[in-house]
Amino acid sequence: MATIRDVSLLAKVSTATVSRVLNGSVPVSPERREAVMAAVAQLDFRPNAFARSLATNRAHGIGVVVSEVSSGVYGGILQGIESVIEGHAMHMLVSSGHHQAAIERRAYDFLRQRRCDALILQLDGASDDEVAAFADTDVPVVVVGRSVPALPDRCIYLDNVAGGYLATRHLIERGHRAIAHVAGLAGVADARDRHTGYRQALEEAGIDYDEALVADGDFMEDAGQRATQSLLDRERAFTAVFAANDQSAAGAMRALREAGLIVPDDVSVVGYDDTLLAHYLVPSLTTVRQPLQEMGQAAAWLALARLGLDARKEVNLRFEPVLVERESVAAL
Amino acid sequence: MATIRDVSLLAKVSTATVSRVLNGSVPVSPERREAVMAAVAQLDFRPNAFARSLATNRAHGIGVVVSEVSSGVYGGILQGIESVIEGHAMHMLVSSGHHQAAIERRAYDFLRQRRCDALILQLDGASDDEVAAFADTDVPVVVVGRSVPALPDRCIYLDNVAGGYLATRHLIERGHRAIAHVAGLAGVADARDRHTGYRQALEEAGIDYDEALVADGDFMEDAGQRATQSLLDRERAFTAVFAANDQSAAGAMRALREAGLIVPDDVSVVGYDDTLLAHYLVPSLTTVRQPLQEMGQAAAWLALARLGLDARKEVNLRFEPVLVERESVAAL
DNA sequence: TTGTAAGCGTTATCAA
DNA sequence: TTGATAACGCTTACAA
Repeated sequence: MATIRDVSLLAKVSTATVSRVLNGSVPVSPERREAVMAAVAQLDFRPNAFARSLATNRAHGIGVVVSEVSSGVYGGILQGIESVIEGHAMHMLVSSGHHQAAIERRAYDFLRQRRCDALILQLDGASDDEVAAFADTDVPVVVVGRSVPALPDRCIYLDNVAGGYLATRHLIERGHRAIAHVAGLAGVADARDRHTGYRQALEEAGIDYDEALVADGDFMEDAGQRATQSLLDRERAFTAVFAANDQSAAGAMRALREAGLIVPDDVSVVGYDDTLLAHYLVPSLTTVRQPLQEMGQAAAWLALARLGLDARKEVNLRFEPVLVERESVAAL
Repeated sequence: MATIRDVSLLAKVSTATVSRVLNGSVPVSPERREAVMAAVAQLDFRPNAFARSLATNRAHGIGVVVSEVSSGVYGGILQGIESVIEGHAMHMLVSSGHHQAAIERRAYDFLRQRRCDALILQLDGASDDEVAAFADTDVPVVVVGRSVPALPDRCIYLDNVAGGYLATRHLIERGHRAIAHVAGLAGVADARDRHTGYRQALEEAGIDYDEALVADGDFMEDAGQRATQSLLDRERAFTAVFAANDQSAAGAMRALREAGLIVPDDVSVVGYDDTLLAHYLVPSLTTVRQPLQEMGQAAAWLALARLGLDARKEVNLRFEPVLVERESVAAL
């Protein structure tokens, strides 16, 4: 592959001049510019990105760690990031964390060594302290999908407490008072926050919190089904279920159907995430939407801002969940 | 950030020796190795990937172009690729093609310039000739999700004709003879192939091909619904529909439901892709599965093989679709 | 406006 | 087994 030297020889100029016309940094006379362009075209010259990065100390790339590259939930974040950086001639180095701290660390180390200009991390295996440690370097780090107290100005997150509250209040407004909750994976912040929002809404409405109406899940459909099953087996009657995510909700609906109950006539169901499946379930699922693409974009903007590349005056850090009403909730 | 020079100074050895212990290429005396390791640890030294790549001409990265990073269909490919390259200390540079030739070209050029060790392309905007042109370079190129005749030994693809055949034959075996087809986007190879398979199965069963039973879609739900609507409006009765993908099938089911028809009692439906939604539709959708993760893995193996890195004796190029039976088909 | 030449941080060649 | 040192291909002072 042709080098800048080849181009300079062919165009009968110095390599410096070639570099100048390529980067448009310094004025170059029309004739030489012309000659350089011609040579570049003729040789199909493409500057070596490594040499360039070595000389400039700029990678033109941002590293991204996401829990699963192939997931309806996290894919939206990637898409958001990509949509903003592609306008800045940046690329994306992506790696999966698989929800495990050890793998997340590996991915992080890897990306660090690649000398990315910035890192965007969506981690849910690592502890807050670990995330804070990751962020404690010279390369700009942005955290997405989570709020780490030690990093107040570079976390892009959704208020999951508000989300849980929103879902529950929606049910309360429809007249429900005996509202069950299929919780997410114990120990995960998102699960905890949604549960907290659930309690807040109950409390606000003067409804006593009843542990017997809460069953543990793990964000997967099967656990959602089992949890709902166990809820049905208990003595407490309920007219609605708030599930920690859409998949759990799908499991809940399955359990209800198998118990001969009709959604929403007998029991209403609300999910969380607004993944594709919420739209396809029958009845379609009322759920809480996370604006993932927007969050990905915000993360990218924040990263670019820290690189002095995109001076967007104000980037939104905290995103609000939105209730998406479909067919799975009935008024009492 | 510390450089190899800093390490060599601290360890009182030459940079060459540092390089040697780091790469394990050449024997180094225990004492010096010890000293180097200590210095590396003390300085938290991480070799500069650019300098290394410049010197070795190896990027340790493979570029991937995929239609949409956030998609149930293509995400599986990314995951497959990642799962094999992460064992080779390689990373993934990903870019979306958005189904458009111009954007695909941009993504390709971008990745080329980044000097990736290899490229894996899943393109559906570019023509066969364009894809062949992309592959005509010194860097190894693997095409996934499509068979380009000019590149017989580096395309990882699914036999879509077989898939269309499989779906249709399944319906024929259940006693259906009046089988409608909601086609995919006109001009897209996948759509064409599935349609061909549909015709083959009919022919084999001695059923005349009837144009009035075929309606154009575009792989999206709405078009699937409209197509099925138009099918219902025609004079031809049918007892089954084979849709070019799951989303079209969802649209078809919607149209049928709105027409007061029960799936599968009145009309059976078969989809294609086995995306998450096939599982969640009610009734759940019988569909044709594409082993996307396996295809991604195969693509990565092929790329590594071309780099002399993973001498897997034989990589499977042609994948067979699998029929996944669920609840949307009834025997006549 | 242009060219010369010194980096950038590695690896690899060649002697020793 | 080790150390000098010349690449690798680009950018960027510094001079002209």
